[in-house]
Amino acid sequence: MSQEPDLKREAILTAAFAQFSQYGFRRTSMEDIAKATGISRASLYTRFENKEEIFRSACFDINEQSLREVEQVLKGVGGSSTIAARIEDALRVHYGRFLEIAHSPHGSEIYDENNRLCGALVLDSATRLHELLTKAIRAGDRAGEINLKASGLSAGAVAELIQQGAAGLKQGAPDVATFDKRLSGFMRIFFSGLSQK
Amino acid sequence: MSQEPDLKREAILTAAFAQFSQYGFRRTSMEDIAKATGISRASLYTRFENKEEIFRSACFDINEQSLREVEQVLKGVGGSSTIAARIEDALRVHYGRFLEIAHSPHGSEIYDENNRLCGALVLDSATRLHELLTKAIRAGDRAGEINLKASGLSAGAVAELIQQGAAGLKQGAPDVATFDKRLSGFMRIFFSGLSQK
DNA sequence: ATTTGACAAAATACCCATAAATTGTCAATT
DNA sequence: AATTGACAATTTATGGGTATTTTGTCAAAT
Repeated sequence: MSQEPDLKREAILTAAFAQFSQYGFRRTSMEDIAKATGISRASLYTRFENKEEIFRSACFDINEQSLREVEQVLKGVGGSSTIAARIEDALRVHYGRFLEIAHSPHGSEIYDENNRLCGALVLDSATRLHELLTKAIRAGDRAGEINLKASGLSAGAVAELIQQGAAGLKQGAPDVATFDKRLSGFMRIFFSGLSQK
Repeated sequence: MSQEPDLKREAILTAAFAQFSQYGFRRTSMEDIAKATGISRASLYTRFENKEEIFRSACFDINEQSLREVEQVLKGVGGSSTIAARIEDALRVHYGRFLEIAHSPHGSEIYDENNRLCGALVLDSATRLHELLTKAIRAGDRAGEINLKASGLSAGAVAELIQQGAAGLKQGAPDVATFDKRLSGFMRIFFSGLSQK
């Protein structure tokens, strides 16, 4: 039996994040969020302390959701058979989502608030992604799909390079389609290098 | 015979940029720049329109200087024999310099002003770096050091991946030494992939 | 020919006061 | 029990007035 999800809570966070994306954090009032959710402003306070907590919670959920998907994809649930393809799919899922947010009307304000209010959360998310990637790379090494030894680097160091390299591609991409295409080329070459005997 | 370099001009820009790095753009006055250069404030106006032009000129010079060095390194003047090593050195020169600036006391304000006042210059610089990298990669392909055909990508596309990947590493690096180390691992793996038959 | 001190103009920083918007709470309502 | 209208408190925006800093431009000095 699964925990019953708090639907009202999710409705609030979804509506709130839509407002934040469209009008920015500062220009979105609790009244706006309440109206967008279809409840009264006072009701918001029964579930959340204040606007900052709503923002934090929304970011938290988005991160959790993304990391859960990444974990599933890395497990091979998506159907990709090679470790390279699974990691590529995972990064596509993770960074593609954030690329969309960054390109929303007030993407840069969202980004700033995210760092201000969720600094620890951001770091934690990056750390967990790094752990997942490291695990996947180690698995790929054991399976003989890549050759860590020959690369002269640890699984963690390789994960770092992939993670930061992909982040760079995200930064430079004007849209998701371009990012996807570049990520694909990047992964092909990088994993070709990693599979050298 | 070489153009005589305008020493006073360079002295001003050097002093100005030092002030900008230390105190930020807004908090640095023309008086501060004049004092740091050792001349009167009025003299600044014989060479520069205003503070913004000083900033733009300083950024321009830094970019030019960096691109000139990159060009030299890619030509092999630095002594590196493989194309991979030359590109690695070039990126180290280029991004290492900007990493130091980004880590200066008011790095983020410098970054913002740079985008505000030198938007076109930044784009142009990235484009020129891309062109230099593309040329180097094509040369490496012709020399048989890498195998573009097998990668399925154009020289320009590969240059894009390297450039943005390195930018990602720069973003994620806490200091120059870490960046250098990661860049080294990155390039080893990436070029190993690029040299596949 | 450069460089500079000095001046007027412009921008910035404060301070106060008031108006408007937003927040957080709670008793009353459903 | 959950929701809300309405109230007091807080925060944010606005304007006006003054002091201070900074700017851009000279004519004068080196």
